[in-house]
This record gives sequence, C-alpha cells and structure tokens, in this order.
Amino acid sequence: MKTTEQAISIPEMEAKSETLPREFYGRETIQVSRELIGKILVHGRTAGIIVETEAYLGGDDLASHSARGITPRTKVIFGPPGHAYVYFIYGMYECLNIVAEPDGKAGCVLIRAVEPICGLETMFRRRPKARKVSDLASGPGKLTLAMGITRAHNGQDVTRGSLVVRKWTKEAPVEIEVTPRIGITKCADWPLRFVRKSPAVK
DNA sequence: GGTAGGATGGGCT
DNA sequence: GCCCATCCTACCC
Repeated sequence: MKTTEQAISIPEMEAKSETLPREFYGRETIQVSRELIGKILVHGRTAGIIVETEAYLGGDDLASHSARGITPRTKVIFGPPGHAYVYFIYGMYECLNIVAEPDGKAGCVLIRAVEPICGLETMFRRRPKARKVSDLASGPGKLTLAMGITRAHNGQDVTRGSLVVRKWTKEAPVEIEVTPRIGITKCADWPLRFVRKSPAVK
C-alpha cells in the first residue's frame, strides 16, 4: 500500500525540526525505543520518519549483542549515549542501532524501519529492486541501504554530524503498538518491539 | 495471496 | 565450525 505522507525537501524538514539532544538518549532503553517512534532519521540528502524500533537491553537480555560483555565489536553499546552502533549481519546487510543508557551501561535501540520523506530518488537508486516507497526502507537492512548508512558510521555521534536524529518542533501524538522482537530466538517473547500504528507501516 | 530456502561473511566458542 | 537483530526469489496455492 502506498504511504500517505508527502515527500519534502531537506531544508523544509530542517526548518520544522530540531536535533535531539544527548539527554534524550541517556535514559532507559525501553523509553528511548518507544520515543524514537515518530522522530526523523537524517543522513545526507535522505531522511525518514522512524516507524519501527526494538530495544536491546543490558543485563539478562541474551538476545542483545552486549550479553557476552565488552568485545571490539560491542564496546560502543557500553559507551556514551547518542552514538551509532552499526553491525554487519548475514554476510550482506548492515543494521543501525542508537546507543541508550548512561555511559558505562549497555543498551541500544535497533532502527527497523523508516518512512522515507526526503531524497526518495536517491533511495530508489540505491534500492533498485524496490517498487514502492513503502518498500524502500521497511526493514533494518533495507533502511541502511536506502539511506547509505554503513559500518563506517559505527561509533559516530548522532547529535551532530552527517547522521543525526531530529524531532518535529510541533510534534503530533503517535499511537504505538508493542510486540515481541523479530528474528531472534533468545528472549523471544519479551515485548520490546515498537511500531507506529497509524498510519500503517505497510 | 503465501512461504521455504539460499546467499554470504564476520564474530566468537 | 556454528551462529546469526536479513532480504529476495522461486514456487505454490
């Protein structure tokens, strides 16, 4: 189904929004996951509204990459909030997370889908198999491809620089559905996936 | 409309 | 050597 949102220009989007401050991220991962729904992910000429996230907690969340402690790959998750954790998966894809919780505590938010609003042509060029706008970034691997996000962004600060998250200055209330996380086997029934309910994602 | 299986390579035991 | 926080195609209703 086609999305009902209209594409706008980057300057127009920037005029109506502001960058999220680091304090937004330095809170409980579940709260950050929930509140990232409806925010705007921006990279270069492309931007999209975050419509699906998952929380990956520290402690006894065995589905989280941080569950086995600090390694070269996972050290970002234990670092200061508001930074990107980008990992390579299934030999082909990259997934974007944003680090939550205060510095020293593990927790991150997987960005699973965005609704494209800026740079649709660029996204279609990067995802030639996508037929509709709603196919461009409707999955964690798809959105990194469409928006040009790679492991080169791992550890990057998302409160400044080329990869940032913004909020609408006039924010509308969002209805959110909570479900178990997708594609995992450990802690598979934990209700840590957040999806924007209206308008529908697909 | 639906789903089963293959591609593909880094991280960690 | 095994395990993946995935996507796409082929094939089947």
